[in-house]
Amino acid sequence: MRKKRTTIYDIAEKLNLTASCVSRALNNSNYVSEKTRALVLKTAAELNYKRNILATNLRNGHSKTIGIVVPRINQNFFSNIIAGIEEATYEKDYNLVICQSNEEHEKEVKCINTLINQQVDCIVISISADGHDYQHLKNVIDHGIQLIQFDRVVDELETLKVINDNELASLEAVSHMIEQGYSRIALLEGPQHLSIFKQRKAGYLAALKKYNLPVINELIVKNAWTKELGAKATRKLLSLSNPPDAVFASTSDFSALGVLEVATDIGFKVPEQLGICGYSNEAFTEITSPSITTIDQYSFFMGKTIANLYFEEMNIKEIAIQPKTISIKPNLIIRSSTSKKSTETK
Amino acid sequence: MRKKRTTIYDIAEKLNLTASCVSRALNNSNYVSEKTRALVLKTAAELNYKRNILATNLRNGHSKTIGIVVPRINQNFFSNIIAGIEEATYEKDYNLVICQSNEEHEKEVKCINTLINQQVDCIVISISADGHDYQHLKNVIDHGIQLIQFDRVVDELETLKVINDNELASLEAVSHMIEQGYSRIALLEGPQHLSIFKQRKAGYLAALKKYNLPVINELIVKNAWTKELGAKATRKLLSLSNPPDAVFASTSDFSALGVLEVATDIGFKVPEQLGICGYSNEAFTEITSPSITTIDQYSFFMGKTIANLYFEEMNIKEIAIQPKTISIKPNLIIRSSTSKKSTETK
DNA sequence: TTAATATATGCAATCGATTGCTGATATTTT
DNA sequence: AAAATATCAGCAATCGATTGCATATATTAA
Repeated sequence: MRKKRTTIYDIAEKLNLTASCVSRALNNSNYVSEKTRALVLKTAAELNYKRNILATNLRNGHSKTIGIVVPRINQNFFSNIIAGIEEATYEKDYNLVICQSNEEHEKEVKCINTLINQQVDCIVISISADGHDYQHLKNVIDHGIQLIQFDRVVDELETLKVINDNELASLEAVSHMIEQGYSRIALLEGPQHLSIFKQRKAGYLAALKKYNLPVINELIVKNAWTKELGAKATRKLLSLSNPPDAVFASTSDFSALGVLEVATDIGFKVPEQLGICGYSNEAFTEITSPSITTIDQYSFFMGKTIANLYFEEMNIKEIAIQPKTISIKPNLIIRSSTSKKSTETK
Repeated sequence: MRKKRTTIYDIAEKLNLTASCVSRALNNSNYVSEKTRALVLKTAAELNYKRNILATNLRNGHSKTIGIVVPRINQNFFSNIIAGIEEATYEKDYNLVICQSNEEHEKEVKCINTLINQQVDCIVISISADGHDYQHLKNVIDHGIQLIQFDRVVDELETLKVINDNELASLEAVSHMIEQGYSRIALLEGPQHLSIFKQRKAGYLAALKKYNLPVINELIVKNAWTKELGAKATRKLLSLSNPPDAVFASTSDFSALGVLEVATDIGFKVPEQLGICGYSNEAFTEITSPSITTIDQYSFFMGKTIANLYFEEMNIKEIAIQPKTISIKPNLIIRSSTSKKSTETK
């Protein structure tokens, strides 16, 4: 079935040389005559030679490959991260092996093991939501593989990290809402064992404190991070005797969309009677009516940052790599769903 | 820096065995005693042994890896395809190496070469828009690597193909619009050297013919396949002395969105005065007001189909692989933007 | 007890590319 | 012309896992 591929031995034989010489010619070594090099290059092209990277990597002990583990490949944020990493690694002739954990801890462990088997040089991961034990990540480090965590990171593990400043972004978002005149702001919070959601909550609380607003427990809804859960939470919130006048959907834009749909359905005017702020700047937030205020995480840029961080650290061979965290400040995008003031003055 | 990884030789040494024996134990060969196997497995776990796939693959002559080349990783359709492939290949312990061509022919060629170097067993590709020469794809075949084209395929190349029945889907979409009472239907067409766009146009023409409607050339707009180009085309179309009463944005939902925004802006009521149908079922089409009628390509399912096609064909070792095309019928999703009749009866 | 079979292990080559070392020419210096 | 250096090619080991073949025990049959 499969045809035999040409190797350096084939080239060597044809030219009455040895494989070593061919290898040197192919690798721009100085220890070959220009004549031989030209001959080798010509013959290689003629025979349609393609270097077997498997052999090269086995010999060299690395794979020029970066493994990526994300909860879901087809989520905007993650596919942008991947695209960003790809752009940066492509230039350096690195390959990407991509796995998805489907938010399942067990699959995440399997992915990690596959990547270790593959001899990847670096593993980039955003952990799944249901994980609690991090032995598999320690294992990566034990195998001498560079580990870079991003977005959803395990704080306790001292690795390279690239994150968003979730607390600051949330503080800004909620401050903005308060300045727009909202005072009973509900929070849709995510699983608190993930630090990103903890930070977003902290930002929310900090904003309330900053403006001397009380924390109202019945306005804080746990684990509302899908459109459906966001909708469900909103139905409950809006039927309170003293309902909120705004919702900060810190979990995602999807939950914010759920809020918007239910609010519109029940007859709450957005932004006049209810302000809404999402998280992630999904494409659709610009299109809804009203458009949704949200927080852009610069995901593509974040991907490039991750890749570049790896290449930088790679060059520091002498000293053991120091844990290091790069924090990217997300950008609050103010749209109609929180623009109460501008509608008042109309 | 990098720690030495444990190999089968380390295990062998520790147990006073040879590597061959360890290898057999690890691979469930029958030619090892249960006692030794148990011992090997135990020791492997203790030493945190991870098999070096590079060596295995070099020896076995394949890599259990599938290479994917898509124009853009972070486009919904493609990231769903990838997710689908991933789900199917994960079960079979295959890895995915992913490249993006950025719609550039040159980068596509480079990606292909990288993948050939990597000794991938199969290359899955949806060609970039600006390609005209297909030598690099022939090269894949010459290297004995299975080639599977999907969605944007080169007809002339006899390979495995997984496509949508674009013509049928378009025929259905335009027929639906005609039945809703639209008669001057404009077409936003894509680059005609890509067969998918040719087919969509053919479906459009077939529908007009079926209902005895004339083909009006000024209503057919070339290369309008971004939101901006869709908007631009719409401005022109709606300023015609005899403007269209519907637009089939065969290029994408993004162009359909451009149409919707301009129409709303100018004051054309959708769907009463202007019907709109997009293509791809992007998430946002459900959210716009009015929601946009579109065509779902079952991208995730398509990804699974691609992977399964590979595994099926792989098992047929005796006979040379026959070119084969799997055509998936897309699904017309009727939403508000073309529901003229229902608004009339209101 | 001896012969015949089964079972388990070792040996050594292989996959393809790389590289330190040795050695043979070619070139330059004295 | 002899000695010193530079240039280029070959040899052989290496990376880690696999496997056909040979061989050494253990087990069973005669």
